Amino acid sequence: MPPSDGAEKTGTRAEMREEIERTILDAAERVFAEAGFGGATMQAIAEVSGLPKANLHYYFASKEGLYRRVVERIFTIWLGAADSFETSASPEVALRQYITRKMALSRSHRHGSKVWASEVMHGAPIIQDYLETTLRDWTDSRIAVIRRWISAGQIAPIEPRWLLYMIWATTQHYADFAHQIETLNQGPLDDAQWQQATDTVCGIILRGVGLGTAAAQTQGASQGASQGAFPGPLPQAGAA
Amino acid sequence: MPPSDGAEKTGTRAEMREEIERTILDAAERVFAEAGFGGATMQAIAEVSGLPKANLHYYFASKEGLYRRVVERIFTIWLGAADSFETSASPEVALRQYITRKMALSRSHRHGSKVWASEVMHGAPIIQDYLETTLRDWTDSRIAVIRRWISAGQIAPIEPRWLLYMIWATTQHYADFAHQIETLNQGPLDDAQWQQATDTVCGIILRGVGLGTAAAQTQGASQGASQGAFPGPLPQAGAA
DNA sequence: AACAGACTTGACCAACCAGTCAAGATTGTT
DNA sequence: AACAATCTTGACTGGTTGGTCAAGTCTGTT
Repeated sequence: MPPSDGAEKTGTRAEMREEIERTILDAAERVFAEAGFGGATMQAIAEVSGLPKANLHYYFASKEGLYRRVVERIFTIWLGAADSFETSASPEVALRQYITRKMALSRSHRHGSKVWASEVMHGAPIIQDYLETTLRDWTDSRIAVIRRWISAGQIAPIEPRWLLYMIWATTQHYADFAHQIETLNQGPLDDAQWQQATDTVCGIILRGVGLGTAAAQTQGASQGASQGAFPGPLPQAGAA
Repeated sequence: MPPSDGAEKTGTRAEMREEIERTILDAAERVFAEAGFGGATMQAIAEVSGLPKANLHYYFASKEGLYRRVVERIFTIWLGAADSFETSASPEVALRQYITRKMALSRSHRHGSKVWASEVMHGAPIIQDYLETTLRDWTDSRIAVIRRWISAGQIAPIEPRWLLYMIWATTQHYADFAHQIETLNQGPLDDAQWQQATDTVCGIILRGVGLGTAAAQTQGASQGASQGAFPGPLPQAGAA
């Protein structure tokens, strides 16, 4: 593991401090992702960041404190992508955009996704409050949006909660299980494969919620009919 | 954590040994799932299993050896479920049965799923060979089956690989992220919710691959036309 | 130049952990 | 009953880890 470079030595005191903290957080994110919280050592993080161990403790009081900051940073990035689930857009555009952006995040922030997954798998000891407040609020609001789509007959009457879990699971799988995917693929996915995977996921999900036939490749699809436009039968979940 | 009971003191020498080993493996699976390999301690496993720590080392030489046995046991169970992807059945039956069984496994073997996920996330240091041999073979054979379905026009022309990943991701999410799901749900999923989630996942996937309209609720669906029966357009992945 | 506060770091320590061991208890066999 | 093999377990150990600390260095200010 080579040091993650080091573009220090410029800027004000506060800027330099922020930059060093970011360097440490990047290294920590990677080590926590690869070894888990218990398996990660401050020494390993020190080596990846290119700083002596004692220096880490100058910026972050404890291993747990550093870990907490890593997880909080990831959650913030996730929330940013979550906003692409535009409440105003059509179902096609909203779902396609959200899935696409989450797939991109899985590609660019593999380590972060793993840390989040690991944290949740171990019972979310650090970020339980985030789950109960921010994440629950976000989830509830998107479920309400999806229910409105269903009421308007824009998509099939599926239970929104399981749809959201499906999107989370599928997109994050490409980060969390990247090693398995790359083993089966005999190498990292290339640009075309990422594009194809994203398209396939979008296609299955959109068709899966009843937006199959024509489908909006980009923006500006079926905007107009706001009642009873959904064709199919599919009596399933109980939605108002 | 209470000891996992203890129904010992019966059977032959070999049977008792096997039973104690199973008790230890169960405890280890749980502790590894909850704390990760690095965070788990032999002492914790000893307490959960109700045995003194030195006794664990009598049955399993090392922590890593015990961990390896835990992971191998999980993989075996997984392969069993994987066989429900009957190559002879129709797409509807095969997919529905496979998804249903994987969802059931996520409910009954939460800890095992987490250990597997954790192992893969950390680069599969222990079971890399399983990924390269058994898992790759299984995956290739199922991809071939799906391609045949596509060629026969039974399902939409999606890239089979991404479909398989989607099924794995979605079903295992209910085990690996059970804590997050239960937090958002304010309690464990009940029977009806598991049933609804399974139905929703089956519905989205089946419709997503073009088996939407009528759909086979149980067995014996559209068996007959073996060429060009698929209706929709959807030019997407390149399949022979 | 002199001073103060911010930063750096090698050396150190108490706590903890996987694994060992030897003495004893239990069980099957003759 | 006597013996051997298997199993049990408290006490111990060498190595590792998170965290500390004091002696320094650097940087901005007057």
